Amino acid sequence: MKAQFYILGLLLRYGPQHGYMLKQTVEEQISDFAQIKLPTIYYHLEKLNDQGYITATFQKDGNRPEKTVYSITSEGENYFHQLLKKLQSEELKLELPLDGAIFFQERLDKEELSDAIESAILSLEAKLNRLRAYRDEVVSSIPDVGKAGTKAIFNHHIYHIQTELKWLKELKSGV
Amino acid sequence: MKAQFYILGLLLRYGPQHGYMLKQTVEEQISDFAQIKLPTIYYHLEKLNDQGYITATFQKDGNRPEKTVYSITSEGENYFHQLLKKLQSEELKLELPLDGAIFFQERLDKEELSDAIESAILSLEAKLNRLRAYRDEVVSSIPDVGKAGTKAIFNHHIYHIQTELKWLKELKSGV
DNA sequence: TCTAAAATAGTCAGTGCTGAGCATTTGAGG
DNA sequence: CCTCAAATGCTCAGCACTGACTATTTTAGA
Repeated sequence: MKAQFYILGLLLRYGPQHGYMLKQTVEEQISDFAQIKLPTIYYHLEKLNDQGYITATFQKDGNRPEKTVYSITSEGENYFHQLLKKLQSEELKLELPLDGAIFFQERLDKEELSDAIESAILSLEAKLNRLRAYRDEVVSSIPDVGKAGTKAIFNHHIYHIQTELKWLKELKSGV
Repeated sequence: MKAQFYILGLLLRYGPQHGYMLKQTVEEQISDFAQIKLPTIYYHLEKLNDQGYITATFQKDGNRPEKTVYSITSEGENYFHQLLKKLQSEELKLELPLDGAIFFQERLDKEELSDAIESAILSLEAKLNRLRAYRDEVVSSIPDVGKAGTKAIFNHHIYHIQTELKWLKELKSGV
C-alpha cells in the first residue's frame, strides 16, 4: 500500500514513467525515509495496471529494448487521494530490534551487548550527520512543490535518531 | 526472523508450549513492542520443526483435541543465540506514514492534515499514559529474569512517542 | 580499439505474513 | 438445564516483498 501510494504520487507529480525510471526517482527523493525495491515497483505497476489505476504505453528510444511506460488514470488519482487520506490517520510504527535482544536479558552476553551498543551509537551518529548535511542539500535540489514537506520529514528522522542515541547512552551506562 | 527469535526464546525460557499457548504468552509479554499473529506462530513452528530447531510431541488433556507441543532442541538453542547476536547489530527502523502524506504536500488538504495531526496527538498521548502506567505494572508482574530488560524496553517506546509528539506539535504550528 | 564495468530494463521463484475460516469445548446467565 | 458467547486449537489461500537472475547497451579508460 505504501509502495502503491508512492508510485501513484510520483506518476502524478512527474508524469508518465517506466519501472526503472521510477526506481531512480524513488532513490533520489524517497530512499531516505522509505525503501521500495525495484521488483516491488514492477509488482505494483502490474497490479495497478490490472486495476485500471494506471495505463501502459510502449516506448522505444535508441537501441534499447522497448519500455513499458505507465500513466496514471483519473481513477488512479482518486485512489491516490484515498490512500493519502488513510496514510494521514496511520500511526507510526517502530521496529526496535534491540528490544528483542534485551527482552531475553538472561541469555545476553553483557560484553557483546556493550560492543553492539557502542557501534550502534557510532553508526547512528554518522547517520545523524549525514541526514543533517543532506537535509539542506536535498531540500534545495528538489522541485519547489516538495520543499517544505521534505524538510519536515528530515527533521522527523533526525529527532528520532537523537532520541535513539539518548536511549542507547542510558542503556550503556546501565549495562 | 523476528518471530522465530521470539518463539525460540519463549520456548527456552518457559519450556515446551503449543501454538495457541505461545500466542497467549506473546500477548501478555511481548505485544507492547512486537506483534506476532497466531498464524505466523504456526507458520514458524512448522518451519522450525522442519529445520530441527524444535521437536513436536502430542498431548491430550481432557476432552480437547490433541495439541502439538514443541520443545526446543540444542540446535535450536544455538540458532537462537545466532539470531540474538544478529538482532543486537540491527538498526532501528522507523515507519512514519505521515512522511508519505507530507511528501506530497501539494495534494494535501491542509484542513484535513490539521485534523489528522490533532487526533494523532491525542492518540499518542493516550498511548503514552497507558505505557507509563503499564510499565510498572508489567514489570512487577513478570518473572524476575525479564524485569530490567522490560523496563528499558518500555522506556525506549516512551521516549520515541515523546519525540513523535514533539514533532507533531511543531508540524501543527507550521501547517 | 578493445574490454570490463556500469547502466538499463525487467522476470521469477521463494519467503513471511495474516484475514478469514473451521471445528470443538467450556462457561456464564437466564 | 439450556443456550449462546467466548475460548481453544488449528488450517489455508492469497498478498506483499525481494534476492538472484537474465539480457542487452553504454561508457570509461588502458
